[in-house]
Amino acid sequence: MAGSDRALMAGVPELLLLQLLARRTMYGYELAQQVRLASRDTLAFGESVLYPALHSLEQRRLLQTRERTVDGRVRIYYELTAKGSTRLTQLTAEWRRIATGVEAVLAAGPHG
Amino acid sequence: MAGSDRALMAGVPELLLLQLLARRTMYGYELAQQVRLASRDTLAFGESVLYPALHSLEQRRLLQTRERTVDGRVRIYYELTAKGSTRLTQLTAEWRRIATGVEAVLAAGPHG
DNA sequence: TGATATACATCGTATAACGAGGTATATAAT
DNA sequence: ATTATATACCTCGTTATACGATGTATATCA
Repeated sequence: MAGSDRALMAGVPELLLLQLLARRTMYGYELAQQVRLASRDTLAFGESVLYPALHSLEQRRLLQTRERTVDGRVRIYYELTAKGSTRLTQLTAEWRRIATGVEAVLAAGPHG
Repeated sequence: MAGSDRALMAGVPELLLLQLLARRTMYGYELAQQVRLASRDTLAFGESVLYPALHSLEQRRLLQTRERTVDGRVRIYYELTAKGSTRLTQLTAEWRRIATGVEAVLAAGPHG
């Protein structure tokens, strides 16, 4: 542990990417924008987080891709697989468990 | 990213340890119990998380220690420093920001 | 011509949770 | 006496992961 606030973001990209793709198929750049929008400008992650995360998700068969060229630009659309859907359910539950626990501890003390 | 649910726990030990020690001075073993209690058995972390986290926090001067022997057993009491208190405020705000953002995204989609 | 937006990508660094394993004392049960 | 459990500390190795910096290329607008 070394005190970068970054730590609390761990796992969040995976959760949000799966969640957004559960609504509809999107491509990388679009996902980056949707993270900002859906989180009301509270969260955002750069391309060095976004693309490795998407590649990892794809490699684990939680997402599958479909390439398309629009206006001379290549877009790689990501789609949630059945496995990805299962994972989303699991990860969401895990998030809720942790968030509940953390809130319980915070509420108990000062700074409540 | 490789799909262990563990990722979402990142940063949580630091936050909870600082939070618990803001209430009162405690030693390691006691802290482990208090994490379970204060989180209503929702969260727990083992000694391989607890002790390295405490050592890191101490090294960063967010905690300071005071050794005491009770009933033939050595206990190392951890106390929040001023710097630790500042850090707690900061980390708590960071947690709330992220939690708010994640909830906003989750609420927008299915699994709402 | 230059700036900005779109659209993809990787490398390196720093860091961090956790299982497994280790040492040692006090106390309660068999 | 012996065994088991609780208390109390610790570290090593594995695995993972967010992020800044950096790179490539096209479309559009000033």
